[in-house]
Amino acid sequence: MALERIRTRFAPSPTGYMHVGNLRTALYAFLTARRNNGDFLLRIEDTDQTRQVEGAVEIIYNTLTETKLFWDEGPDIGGPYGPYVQSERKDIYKKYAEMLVEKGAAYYCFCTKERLEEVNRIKQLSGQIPGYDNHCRNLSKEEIQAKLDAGEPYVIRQRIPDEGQTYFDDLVYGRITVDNSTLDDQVLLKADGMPTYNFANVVDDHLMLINPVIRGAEYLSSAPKYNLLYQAFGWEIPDYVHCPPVMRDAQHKLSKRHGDASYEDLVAMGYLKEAILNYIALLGWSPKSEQEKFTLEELAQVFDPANISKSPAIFDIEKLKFLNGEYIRELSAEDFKEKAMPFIKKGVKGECDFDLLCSVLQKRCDVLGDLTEQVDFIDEMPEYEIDLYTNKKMKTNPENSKEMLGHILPVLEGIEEWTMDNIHNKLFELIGQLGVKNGLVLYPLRVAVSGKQFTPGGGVELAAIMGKEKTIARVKAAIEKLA
RNA sequence: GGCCCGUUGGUCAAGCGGUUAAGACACCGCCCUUUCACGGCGGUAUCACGAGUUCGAUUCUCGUACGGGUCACCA
Repeated sequence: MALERIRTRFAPSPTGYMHVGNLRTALYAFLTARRNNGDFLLRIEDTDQTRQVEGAVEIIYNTLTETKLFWDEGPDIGGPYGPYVQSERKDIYKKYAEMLVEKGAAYYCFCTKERLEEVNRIKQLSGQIPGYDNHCRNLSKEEIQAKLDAGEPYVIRQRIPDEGQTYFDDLVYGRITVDNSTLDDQVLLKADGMPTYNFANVVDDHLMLINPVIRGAEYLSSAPKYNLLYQAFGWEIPDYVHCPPVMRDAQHKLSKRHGDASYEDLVAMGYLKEAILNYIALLGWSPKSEQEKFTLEELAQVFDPANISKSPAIFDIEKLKFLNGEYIRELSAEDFKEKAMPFIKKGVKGECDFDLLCSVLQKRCDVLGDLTEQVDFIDEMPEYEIDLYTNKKMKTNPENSKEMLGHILPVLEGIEEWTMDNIHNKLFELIGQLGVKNGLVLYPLRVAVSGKQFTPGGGVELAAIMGKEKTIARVKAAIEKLA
């Protein structure tokens, strides 16, 4: 590996859904390539003709592009080792499968689906492990030719030695050894002429000069069979990096079926792409340092697949939230407004000082999607109970709140230029004149204009955001309500 | 069930024979403060279990338990 150029690939099958674990695998492959100034390729694994999903490839392109996981070779941009879509490489697989037959490492199998099912049914009934019974393994040349000539459908199976052991080395898991007797004569080429994943992968990774091979840990137990294939071809075996799954909880993988959020869902909820990527990078991998916030470039500097952990990691939305909040707070006011407005607009149809609103919101926002609820009092005054005016810490209650609002009203009415500074100064003048604590005046104002206990910003900010007319109307309404 | 893999606080995790077992999220408390938040400070909480090996095990070995993966003409 040391002498070769590092080339990694992301090879998703187009299922129409980019889940977080998938994205992470793509990220790790991308980072490994970048770290070593190598190449990162995209290959579409669409050999299952029965599971084609409309628009699925676009989702892959979009996700990778949005997250800046740019590929150096791929279906859309081509490259020296194309095509990069497996269904377009059908002839290649056939050629290599036949080569294996000639070498004696694979054989034609004419078993029908019905027979296979029957074999497994019987095996199961007698308590045996399911698997192919090697029925066609030793067909004579003549028998095979006759069936071929008769146009019988066939598959090509890998001939796996009955005895001995096979091992492979994984950068994460170390050396893994299995008995060949536990391995099945798996299908390499299907009856429709398409390769299985297990075969196409080996052929393509070799032809595309992929090393290391980075993929999910679900392939860990089939990796020995791949090595047998590489050996049969006389090809060099790549290094492997198997990534443990991303879990929803201790028992379940993240899955679409259980309604777990995909990358796109997270974006729609108001998580920033950079934060998502940063978070998933840390899910099952850790840097040697204590740094937690990373840009893609920084990750590309330090990423080492050897630091990927062996055990599954549970996806913790709370931590993502925290990280997302950190990224949000780092945004410039302009960027924040641009990203936040779609969510704010869902809650505020009317007018207000959006710049000011955004500035108070930015400090109080972990997920953009939460913004809608935070601003829901601006258009319409919500219903509220008057005991909301009772606040122990502020020393307020409905009685003194009514009194304070009585003082506040004329002050607000007297403000010519409705700016936050002016509102602030006039109100603090009033506080000085009355000789009371800030909260005694400001808390009632806040409740009066928002009807909520928790708001983005205090009374002064809210007044400034909503404008003079609306503020005064609400203060008047509050005084009446308290009467 | 066979085979493979895994197991440090609630979560992500550092650790790689001798440590007061890092750090982060969450949680709790205090400070700041016109609420909430932000920010600052502090706190609670972890080596699955049992045998070995060793002067000494979270670190090594073996069992047990628990969890995951895989046993398709799906990837």
